[in-house]
Amino acid sequence: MDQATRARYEARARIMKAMAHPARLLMVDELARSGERCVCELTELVGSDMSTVSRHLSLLKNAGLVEDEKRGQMVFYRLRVQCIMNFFECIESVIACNARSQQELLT
Amino acid sequence: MDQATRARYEARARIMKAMAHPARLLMVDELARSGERCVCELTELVGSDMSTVSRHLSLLKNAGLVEDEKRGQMVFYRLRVQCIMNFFECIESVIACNARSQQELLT
DNA sequence: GCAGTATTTGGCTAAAATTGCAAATACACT
DNA sequence: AGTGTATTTGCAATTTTAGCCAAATACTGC
Repeated sequence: MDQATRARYEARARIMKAMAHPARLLMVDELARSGERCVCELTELVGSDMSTVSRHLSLLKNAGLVEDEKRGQMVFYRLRVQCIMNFFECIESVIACNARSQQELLT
Repeated sequence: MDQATRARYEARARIMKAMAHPARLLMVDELARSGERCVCELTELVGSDMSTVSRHLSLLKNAGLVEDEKRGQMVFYRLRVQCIMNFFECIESVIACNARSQQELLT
């Protein structure tokens, strides 16, 4: 496999990885619904230390999934790409499929 | 936030995480195209040790993304959920968006 | 400038993920 | 049973990620 192809999959994986965490997924979901949220609101939502949430956010930003804007002393984050929400539907179908298989194992 | 909601995001994250690796993404893509592949074919494609590839595959299987079938001495893997391919389009748009932003920084 | 609030960053520790090698397992063929 | 091929698993080393606390930074209003 050539170098360019390999690089493409690494880039894709970086973006997937940025979302592959419950707290980050939760925040992405919240931003998709609400449009934008400041760090303090997201901190309350997630329930971890603000420094932890801030790190999660900078990771998302680094991946290009969100953008931030400082207004006053607060920093607001919002989604940069809308299509992300399409993921959830598919993920849910995987979960549902897994649940069905679990059921079958019990019978 | 209630316990059930938290659990849901953890389940989602587990599935995202299963895909968040270049080699696994590559294999998922290959399986989406080809229908099914044995471990040896995927090993050649990925270019890592077969034991490593086998571990990646069992991880994908554990997440419910692929299923396997043993025929003779070979084990064939195939995608369990088709919608996964929709992801790539969105991921690519993120990458393209990032590239555009990079460009703007240079001007 | 000082006190107070919002956010990020440095430093550290603990946990999880990744990988290859060697050994074990499973099957096919003789 | 014995050899050869395909795959998985045990193990150990390394790297990455996650989390918190404390300190630094940035801004507001007095």
